[in-house]
Amino acid sequence: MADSATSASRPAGAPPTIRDVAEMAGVATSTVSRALSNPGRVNRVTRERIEEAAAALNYVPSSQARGLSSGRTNAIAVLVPDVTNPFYFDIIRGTQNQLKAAGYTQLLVDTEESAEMEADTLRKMQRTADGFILAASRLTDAQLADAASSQAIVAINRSSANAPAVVIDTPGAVVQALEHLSSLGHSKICFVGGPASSWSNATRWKTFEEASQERGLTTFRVGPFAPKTTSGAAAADAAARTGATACIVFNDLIAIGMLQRLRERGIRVPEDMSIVGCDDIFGADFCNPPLTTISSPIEQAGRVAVSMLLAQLDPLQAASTRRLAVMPTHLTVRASTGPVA
Amino acid sequence: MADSATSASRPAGAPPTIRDVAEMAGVATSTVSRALSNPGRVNRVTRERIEEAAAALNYVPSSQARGLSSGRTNAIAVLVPDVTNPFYFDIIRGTQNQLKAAGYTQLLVDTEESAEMEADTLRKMQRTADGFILAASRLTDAQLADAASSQAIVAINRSSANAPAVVIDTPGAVVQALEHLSSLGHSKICFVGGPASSWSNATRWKTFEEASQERGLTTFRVGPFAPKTTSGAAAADAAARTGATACIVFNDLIAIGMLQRLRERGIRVPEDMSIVGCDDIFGADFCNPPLTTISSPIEQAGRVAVSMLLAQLDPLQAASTRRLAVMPTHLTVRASTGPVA
DNA sequence: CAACTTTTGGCAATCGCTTGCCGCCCGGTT
DNA sequence: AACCGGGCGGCAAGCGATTGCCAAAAGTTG
Repeated sequence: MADSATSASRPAGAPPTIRDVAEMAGVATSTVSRALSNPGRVNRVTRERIEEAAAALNYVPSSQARGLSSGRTNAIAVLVPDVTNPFYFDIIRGTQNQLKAAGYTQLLVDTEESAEMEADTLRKMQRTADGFILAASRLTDAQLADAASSQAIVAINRSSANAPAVVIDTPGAVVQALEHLSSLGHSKICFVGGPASSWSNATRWKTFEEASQERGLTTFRVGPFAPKTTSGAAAADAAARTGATACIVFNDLIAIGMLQRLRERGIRVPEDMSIVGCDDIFGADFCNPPLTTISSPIEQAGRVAVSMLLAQLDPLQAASTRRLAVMPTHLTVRASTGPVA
Repeated sequence: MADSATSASRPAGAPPTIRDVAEMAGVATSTVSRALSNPGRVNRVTRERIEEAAAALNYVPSSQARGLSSGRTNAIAVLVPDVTNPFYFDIIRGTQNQLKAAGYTQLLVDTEESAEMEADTLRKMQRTADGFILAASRLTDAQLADAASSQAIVAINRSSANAPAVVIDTPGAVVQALEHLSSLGHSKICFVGGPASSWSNATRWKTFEEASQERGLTTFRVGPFAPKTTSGAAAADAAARTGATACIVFNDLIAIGMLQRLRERGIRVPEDMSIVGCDDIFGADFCNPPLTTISSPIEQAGRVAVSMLLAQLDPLQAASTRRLAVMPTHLTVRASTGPVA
């Protein structure tokens, strides 16, 4: 009863390796490897034997080792400027879902709104991740081009000829918002700006300005403000003194902050001032008053970004890959906008 | 001018390896390895030469390869039941910060409130991560013990003798909340329960019940409800028909949902019904009315969890490591609670 | 100055897996 | 009967680091 002693090698504590499986199944490690990751390459009965052995040993291949020899890591890094911001939460949720479905691991990195940190992460993780999703990248066009040339990248809300991107068509809805306000009788409208380095901010402003002009509206602009509710106070004060009767705000975070400040100051929303946010983040529907805002399929954007990235990684599809996906948006009217007094 | 041709080997596109650095610095790869990760072991001038070469080549060690030979991955997996939930957002933020500071990568996994998925992830990633942070683990005591015995683990809000944990002392503040309500004249109080499998839910209810009894209050209990705002409607309806004049709600998400529903039904908060939430998540301060809630240092809990985990990983400290950290909480009174009518 | 210690750097084995290449076995052709 | 090609497995060479062990060099000591 002692002649199956061959496998006495594995030190009890350590997880089983491919060799243990091979030994148990009576084949070479290469066969195990193939059976597990390239099933067609191996005879069915052999494969089944191997699968049984693997199951019996509770074998889990080491992603490290696999990565070392294959060159792939099966991990995607998602870089966001600020994990704190609900907008990115939704993106993270989207990428997380899709990545998991595809068997990838998500590496989450907070770049703290810093282009430098972003570039640095991109460099440091070049070997750690198979690809990168850059949410609201702060990189310059040149940096982006540079990065995209050496690794798989998809940007979200940062369009550039140099890298595949998915952009949320907030500008499209800015026009809608403007019309909404205009139809309520507003003619003096203020744009409350977000971070200066933000591409979205720039495009939103641009659209806002052009569309306003076409419609003969008077525009003001205040900012930039950091995308946090706490910036709302300053933003509200600045907007109020422009004399505008309505604001389109860079994002819901700032807008929600403004709502509070305006209430404190006795400026009624929407009677004295209408407010339109952007993004429709968590909270926009239950703040006081509920916020009229530009609803964005943020989570979906995250998912699409993952799909594009994965396609880019797949040699079969790499060529035919879309370079740009535009996500539709729409205006959601709630209680923070109303007719001009 | 042609005798430094030795290094012609590296195929332009590929990132430099330790060998390229060694070659350029004129030393063996082992020396490079040591210079970079164990500076004291190498002569200063040699080290500097190596550092220069590394910088010149823009060398980044492959974490894969490093992991393979050293056994460490420098990554920590953070498992949360639901990335969507703002509560976990704060945890993620906390862990993210602290991990980055310590030079670790964060692997974020959404276990979808499933114990099975959690156990599975733990198994699959045993080699991928050096340790795990389990936020609000759904695992049974046995599973948890099992997992903790074979890998480094810290649980958040899931205490058990079997694994190190950081728990947020919400129960402590539940008593405070009860006193607050009692002092406002409430005597019929309803506990709105969260997920049945949640340890926090169990402890909150237990404390609630005991403390109520001591104070001679009449208690009701409704639930379980999923921790989402959308559960609020059902929760509100259920709570309303108990006849209670105040609720302590499992978490802010449900509480915020209730707020909306109660308003729709014309039940005024706090005049007809007082509401106390738990967690003080993003949004609790700007919902309508602003929510009285039990404020928790969530982000800090995440940070502490990381510290404990890292200490556990460090052979020097492993022994002296704390097994339990309790984070203090306090009641934040806003506008959703008031005197009984 | 011999005998010892330290320092410092190199050699080579490993880590666990993938993959190119080779060879064996078999049934089918000519 | 000799030949062929496909299917299936094994061999062994890496992938890019780390690390135990060893030896040369440098520094100490009595």
